[in-house]
Amino acid sequence: MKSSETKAERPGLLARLLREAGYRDTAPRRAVVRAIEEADGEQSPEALWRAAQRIHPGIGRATVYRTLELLTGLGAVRPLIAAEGGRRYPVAVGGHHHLVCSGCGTVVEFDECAEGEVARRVARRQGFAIQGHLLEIYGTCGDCRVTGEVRT
Amino acid sequence: MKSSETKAERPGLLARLLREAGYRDTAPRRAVVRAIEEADGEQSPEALWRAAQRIHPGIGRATVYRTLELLTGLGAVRPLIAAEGGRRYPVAVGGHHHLVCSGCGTVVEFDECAEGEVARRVARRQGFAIQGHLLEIYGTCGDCRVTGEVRT
DNA sequence: GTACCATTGAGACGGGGTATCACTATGAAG
DNA sequence: CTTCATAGTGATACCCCGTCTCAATGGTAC
Repeated sequence: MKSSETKAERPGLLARLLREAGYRDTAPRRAVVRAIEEADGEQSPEALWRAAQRIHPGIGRATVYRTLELLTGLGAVRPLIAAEGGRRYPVAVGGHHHLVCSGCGTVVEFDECAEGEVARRVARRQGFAIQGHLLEIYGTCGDCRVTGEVRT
Repeated sequence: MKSSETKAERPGLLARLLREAGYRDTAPRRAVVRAIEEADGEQSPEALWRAAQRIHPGIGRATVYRTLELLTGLGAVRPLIAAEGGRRYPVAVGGHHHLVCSGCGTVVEFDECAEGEVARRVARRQGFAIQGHLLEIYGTCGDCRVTGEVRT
């Protein structure tokens, strides 16, 4: 599901990253990469696997994990721990901003960010080449505050 | 190891949080909380368990995980995925800033942060009560860039 | 002090993620 | 195009982190 516009836009941003890093351009990898790009958000490895299978039937779990690992190493993806279940979620990096409720786990994304300046300065000082960043603000949403208790 | 000043300063910031949330004040919990506060940084549950055992011998794994879960629910701690091994790390929240190398996993902490303003604005708009935030900047450190390849 | 029930410790359990290995297919060379 | 070395793949066995269960313990209210 989704518009067709979003699909064609990026023929392979992540794929290109892999190529440029010297990795082979294989169908399974492209499937994983497409699954990530089309989901354009946070997905469990499980969900990405299912999505990748739709694109490239027969792909194995291991390949999905391996590809995610490669992308993590390249800084293109960032695994996090999901609120519910505690499983991990890969997040495409490049500037992600989350407002996370400690109570119910709700995640609200937002765009505003003032870190560009600071990030660049800190990175330069340490000799880092920036690839992306993640800003998470933790708090309690209105509902959870009203409810009082935060329990499960 | 560590100065004595840091220790006495917070007789129980986290412990107080637990109490105020209505949880009982038990020795095992205090041990976990102390372990976290004294480590004052990122630790694997395993490491925290060992630290807690030194404080309260006989404490079980489950209790450590349970306490970490409670603290997570209260927003006092935030689990992340460690670079090496992929295990999870609890992070005391309240404003943490990391510069993470995608290549070797090195984590450099820094203080500068310009998010106070943005965070407050976004949070207010969404009706959130801020507890803390985490800013992670991903990139490649000098060494890893020189080495060229980022592989394992 | 007594009673109720949240909390604990020990151990069983489950499942996500990884390691292994034989097979396949990419990309380079000629 | 054909050949070749080897990166990459799929299937599966395997491991271990984190969770669940349950009887015993100990906090807190009265």
